[in-house]
Amino acid sequence: MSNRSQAIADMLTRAILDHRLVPGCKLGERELSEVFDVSRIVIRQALIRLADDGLAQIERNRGAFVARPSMQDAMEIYDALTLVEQGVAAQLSDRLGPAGWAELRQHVERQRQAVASGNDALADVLGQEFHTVFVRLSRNKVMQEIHAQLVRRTTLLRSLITADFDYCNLLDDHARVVELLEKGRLKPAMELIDAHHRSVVRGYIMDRQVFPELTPREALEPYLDGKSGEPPKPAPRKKAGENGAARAHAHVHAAK
Amino acid sequence: MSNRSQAIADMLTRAILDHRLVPGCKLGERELSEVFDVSRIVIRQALIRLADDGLAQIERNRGAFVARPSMQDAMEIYDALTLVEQGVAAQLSDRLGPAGWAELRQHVERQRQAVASGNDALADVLGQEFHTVFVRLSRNKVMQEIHAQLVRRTTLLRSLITADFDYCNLLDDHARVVELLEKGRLKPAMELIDAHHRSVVRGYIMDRQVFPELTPREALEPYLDGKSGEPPKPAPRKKAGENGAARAHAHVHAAK
DNA sequence: AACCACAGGATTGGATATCAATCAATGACA
DNA sequence: TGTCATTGATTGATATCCAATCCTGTGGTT
Repeated sequence: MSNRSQAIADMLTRAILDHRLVPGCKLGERELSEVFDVSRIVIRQALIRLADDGLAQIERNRGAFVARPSMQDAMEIYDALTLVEQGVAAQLSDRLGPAGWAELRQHVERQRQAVASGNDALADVLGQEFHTVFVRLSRNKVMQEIHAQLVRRTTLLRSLITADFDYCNLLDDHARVVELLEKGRLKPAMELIDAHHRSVVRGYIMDRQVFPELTPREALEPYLDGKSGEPPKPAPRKKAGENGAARAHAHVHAAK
Repeated sequence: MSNRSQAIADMLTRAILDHRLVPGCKLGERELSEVFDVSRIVIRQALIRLADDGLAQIERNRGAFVARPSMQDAMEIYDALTLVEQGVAAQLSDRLGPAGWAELRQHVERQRQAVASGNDALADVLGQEFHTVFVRLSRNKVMQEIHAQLVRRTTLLRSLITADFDYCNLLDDHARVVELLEKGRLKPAMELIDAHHRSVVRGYIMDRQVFPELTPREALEPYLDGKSGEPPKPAPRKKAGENGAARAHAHVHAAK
């Protein structure tokens, strides 16, 4: 029985990042209070947290909605992400010890094995984690939190775009960034990070509703039951073929 | 009659940034609800916003307190600030147009005039603003918000340290950064930004309670009355002589 | 005297009921 | 058909109440 509003904010965040709650979706206080079986006040506090995180937008006397970032927002978010990761790269190239480089190489290797063995889901998760591990090695919790927030917002963006690849799946880029940085070749590494993100934004075509709209009741059902841990559901795509999460790098290399 | 909790969060933020509410100060719900004449729930929501912003810390069943960042936190915040401003500098050196450079030069000039005419208070404000203007020229609202939050946290830090200079008052550094960047000399500019911030952190000596502790009731009194605008009160310093806000740059140049 | 245990007070976290203000949709009317 | 007013729904906010938890102070024990 701890912070209910934080727990609910976390669940809503997960649902948004899983593309189960799509941008523009109304987050009614009464409905959510029934879904989570708490009072409206707790919901309000959770929604304030989401809004502070950029994942929801609260309009006075109209209510809260899942944020619907504009194309401009998308570019700004990726610009900021690039700036942060480039800065972290510069710091790491100075300060990172052998153990850190080993962890990065090991992470890339684990993802390579996952790809080789056809475990696309695991590869996807590892690909996302790479960026987090990268920033974590800076040993700066403030930067970690800023970066994590930017990553959440990029994940939200992917609810709005058709390109069915994830920026975090570019295994080759990851490997090369680590290689370049370890050799002290900072500038090419930073340029690669920039290209890495730019290639994603270039692929953006914002057409509304890539994912099907679920009511909050339907969308949140998998999260609340027991407590946590078992059914992390991905969302089914609406159009444009495959699963979307898996098989990513191929497209990107073509896009370059 | 708009968002009361946001308005209250803003007032609390101002009070903290003015060093009227010092780190560790208890922010009791009942007391604040009486001060602002609102219900406890509105106060809770405001405190959640402050906590999300890193200015307050909420401990379960104990209440909210003005955040008391550690030395480690201080270094991380300045590291992050350096990273952000260096990144923005790199972007500006590529993309900023003549009008932008003119605005920066003009801002430095205005501050120079303020210093020359002995208007230390204005010079201080302009010195703080420089960094904000700098980041605003990146035309990236996401970066602006991240930067603003980091600046707020550095301002909070200054409640805890004895060095009575403000990092934002280094007029010479500002002028030189603009000059170097405009000439395309990115690397020296970035190193200067780094030195700029490092010189501040080096001067940090964290001894508790640089500013006198006021009760929230006393601290907030100047903010709530009419509406806004007239009495932005600085806080009186506890020890170490002068006002603290004024006459800054002299010390810093000595410190280098 | 020092130390531990327990009880009481105070504060937070949360629920519920209620009211006012505002937005949106509906329907009446020209 | 177009415009305006009414109505319904939702949010913003309040007051009151209750449970859980923490802090403190008291008192007993060693």
